[in-house]
Parts: sequence; C-alpha cells; structure tokens
Amino acid sequence: MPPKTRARVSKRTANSDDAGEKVGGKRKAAASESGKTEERSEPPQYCHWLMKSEPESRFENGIDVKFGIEDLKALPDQTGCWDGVRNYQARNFMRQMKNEQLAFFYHSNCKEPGIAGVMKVDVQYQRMLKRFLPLSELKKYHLQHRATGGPLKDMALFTRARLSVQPLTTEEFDFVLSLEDEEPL
DNA sequence: GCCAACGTTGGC
DNA sequence: GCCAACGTTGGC
Repeated sequence: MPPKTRARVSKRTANSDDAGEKVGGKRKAAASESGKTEERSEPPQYCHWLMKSEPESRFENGIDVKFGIEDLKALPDQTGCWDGVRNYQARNFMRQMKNEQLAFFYHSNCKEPGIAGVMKVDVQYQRMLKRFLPLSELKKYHLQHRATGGPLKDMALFTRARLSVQPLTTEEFDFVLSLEDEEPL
C-alpha cells in the first residue's frame, strides 16, 4: 500500500469498523442504508464518478486529512488509495467501480470547492481540468438545467449533497468535461 | 464558526 | 420498524 493517503477521512468513534473492506462483519445491519435503493434490485451500472476530498489541512484526532489532487499527483506513480469512506452508500458505490473508470476529483471543505481534475478509480492521477470548475458554477448549471431539463438537472452533487462518493451518468460526465472549454458562467 | 441538511443510532 | 436524538458533512 502506497504511503498514507487519506481522503475524506473522518473517524467515527462508535462503530468505527473499517472503512473499506469487510462489511461482512457488520453487526446490526446498520439500520439505514445497507443497500436500500442503490444496488438492491438492479444496479444501474455507472461508469463515471465524483469523489470528494479535502485539499486543505484539517486535523482529526491528530491526523491531517489533507489530500488534494496535487497530493495524489505527487505520490509515486501518481497513484494512491482512497480510504476513510464510511458511509454505506459511498462504500457500495466504490464496490461497483471498475479499474480504469474515470472519476472527477472534487475539492471539498475548502476555500473554493469544486472539481479540480480527473483520476482513474484505481486512484491514479490523470490530469487537471483546463480550468477549475467551482461548485458555484456547477450549481448555476444545475439550477438552470432543473428548469430547462439539461444534463445536470439530477446531478448527485446537488441532489445527494453529503455523499462523498457519487456516480455520474455519461451525460453528466461529458457535460461537466465540456465546461473546461467554456468561459466561466 | 455557524448551522442546515441529513445520515446513524438506539430505545421503544 | 418507527422516530427522536445525536453526530457529521460541508457550504457559507
């Protein structure tokens, strides 16, 4: 395992379980979201993702959770691991991922939240976007599209606000990518 | 630093 | 299996 790379870490005291591997030992079935809607009956088979991470220093139980896209890029082979995800839906999405699929690297809880670049889901840096896409701009498109029926009308970033690992449809992914060639809205 | 939104826990 | 209390996320 590569150096200690953390993303979106947050220690939970209660049920700190494992954050990534065995859900097999999950006692109590975690009341809520073992799998309710997301992958129960027919997994919609996503192939694009958005993953949130914090690019600014923040200490949690004495550990700095800072992990921005530049930190990924700086690792050997520009490759790291993505730990610290505890939310069941987020973890379930991670299990659906296939190596080589692409994910947006989203900077959260920072001065300027937004999408910074692209990585493969086996956590390998791909590239920076030609321009940073601020949350505020994405939100404008989202609102606009909600009214007019555009590609970002249901984007999980806005409809599932606190989910740190989320799927994108191909339409959403392509539209967001197309924004790097546009003037800021 | 505030706090709204919302996920999780646990008593019933 | 409901739901109130609690804890966390994350934008602002």
